[in-house]
Amino acid sequence: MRLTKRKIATILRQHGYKLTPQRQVVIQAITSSQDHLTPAAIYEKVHQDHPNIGLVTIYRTLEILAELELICKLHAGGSCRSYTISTPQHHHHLICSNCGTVVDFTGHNLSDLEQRLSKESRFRIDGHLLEFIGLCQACQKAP
Amino acid sequence: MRLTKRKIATILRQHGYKLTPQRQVVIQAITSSQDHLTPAAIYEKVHQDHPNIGLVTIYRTLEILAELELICKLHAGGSCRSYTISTPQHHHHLICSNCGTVVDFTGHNLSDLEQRLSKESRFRIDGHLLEFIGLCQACQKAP
DNA sequence: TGCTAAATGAAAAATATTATCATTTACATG
DNA sequence: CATGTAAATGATAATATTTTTCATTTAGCA
Repeated sequence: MRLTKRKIATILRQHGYKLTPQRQVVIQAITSSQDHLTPAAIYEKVHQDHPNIGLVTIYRTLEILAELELICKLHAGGSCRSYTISTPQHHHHLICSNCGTVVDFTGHNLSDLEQRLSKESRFRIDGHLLEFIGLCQACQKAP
Repeated sequence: MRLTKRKIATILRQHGYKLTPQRQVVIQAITSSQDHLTPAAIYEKVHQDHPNIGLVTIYRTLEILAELELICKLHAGGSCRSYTISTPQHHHHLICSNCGTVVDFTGHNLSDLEQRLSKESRFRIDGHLLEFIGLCQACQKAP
């Protein structure tokens, strides 16, 4: 289950961040989209109804949301700085290279591999990045 | 086994690209490094001995090498546009977040997961991105 | 050796991101 | 509910990154 606007608002406040109208608008823009969005795309989306919200505010809001892990950064698609709304549990992403739709998936456990790698390489492993890229059902039909 | 300078040169030529001295220098810079390097870092490395090679040439060379899959782009580290030399077979990366050292690993097969995902999501899956991030042995001792 | 398409370098243009700072505002406190 | 204050905003400038343009040079084939 994805994070709701309300839930995000609560977490922001819990961490001492103010819930400004601008932030609410940015959060709304992200939660209401199936895609992953770049800062510029969010700015455009937001700018239509709220022409006085600046791009800088988008960047600052995204930085906070990412820090609190309320949004995730995606890489396998086009931009390396596009974001999608997060889910509370650990998950990975499946991204449509055509329309940008993101599907979350869970249930794949990398810890066996992580342990093997850690032993072989003597690294202390802190995290990982796993994304699949492909074409969603709709985009397969109409490319 | 990593690609050698000579091997890369051959592949370049096979694809109709000229083997210019500048390209040789860039390739040398990448193959001689354990790290992953940003365009700017490669430029600096190269610029010491070859002050007349421009940054634009670095960008252009990287683009070609990436297109031919002779180098790989890494994401989990700092920059999303840093490159490391590739290996002929399919592999993934383990990256030290401190010094940038990259360890290739193979042998983990994602095709089971890929098939499951494909069935569940009805995506046609074309590729994936898997990187682990952590601290190498040396950096664990002296952080 | 000469020809030609491809590559280079320099400079500028286009994009993307971050810093600065005066002004405004959310919200905790009384 | 009014108010003080730290935090947030917007405008602007600064910085960083990447791409274009174009005149000149050059790798490598004929």
